Amino acid sequence: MSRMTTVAAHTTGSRALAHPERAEIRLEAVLHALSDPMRLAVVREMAASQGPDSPGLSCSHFDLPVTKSTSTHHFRVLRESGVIEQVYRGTAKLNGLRRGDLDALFPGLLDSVLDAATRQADRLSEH
Amino acid sequence: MSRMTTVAAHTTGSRALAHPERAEIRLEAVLHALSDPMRLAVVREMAASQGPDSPGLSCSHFDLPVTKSTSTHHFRVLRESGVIEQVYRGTAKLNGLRRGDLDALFPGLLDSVLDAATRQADRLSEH
DNA sequence: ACCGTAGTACGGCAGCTGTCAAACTACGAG
DNA sequence: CTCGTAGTTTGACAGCTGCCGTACTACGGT
Repeated sequence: MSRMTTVAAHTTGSRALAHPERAEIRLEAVLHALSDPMRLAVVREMAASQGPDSPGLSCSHFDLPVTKSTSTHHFRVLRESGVIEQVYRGTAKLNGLRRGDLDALFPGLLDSVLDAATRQADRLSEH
Repeated sequence: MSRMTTVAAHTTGSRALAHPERAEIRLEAVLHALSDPMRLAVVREMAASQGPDSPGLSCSHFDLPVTKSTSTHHFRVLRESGVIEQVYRGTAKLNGLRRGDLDALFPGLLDSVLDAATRQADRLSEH
């Protein structure tokens, strides 16, 4: 019941990750995904490195203070909630915010959250 | 270690609930509070019954499909995260969104979330 | 074909979450 | 004062969360 990893998926060096369709994205799941400090930080960094209008995927590299398995876990939560998309490029992974989908479903939400996160970071750092 | 309920707090019919100061409100906690369907529904109803510019507290009554203890729990999460404020008026409780504080800390966030929730509700209902 | 590197899967664990039922406290009305 | 109603507290319980370590898979280079 667990010997199916090698079976399919060899589309010329691009394993496919399961992403929710735009219509399947749920606000509660998005908010939940963003409510973890680590994940919020990842999303902030992604937004910063991608600029305001996304070219889609960027190849940013994240150095999180957790083990690889924990990273995988957080990225999975972000992906399954519809906040980010991920594709493989060889041995690395390309990450990208799903700005288009999020802005279409929930206009202004992502920007508000990112702005709020920046404000809070500023507020807390000028202690 | 648990016989202190009757001790203090009898300020003329207004037990005081612990609320975070504005400066103590954390974005992550707010997002987490809003990421539960039940709590998001409560906040939506509160926002609707209070109108866009809040007169402070409104006396709305909520009929949640859970027991009283579960309600208490959800209202506590909302209060402790800084999303709502509560005061007693006799036997009932006055609830109110902390619009002022939230808008000051995270401009646009609450409105984006409320708007997103409305859009999602509309989208899901026209199935 | 063989390594090394990058990521995933699995199992485990402490802690938190949403829920309930039952016992309790607080206020208002009679 | 006594009762009923509104809300809180406590304890319980299943399920999820964040975290880790180990074992595994996949790709690229040599």
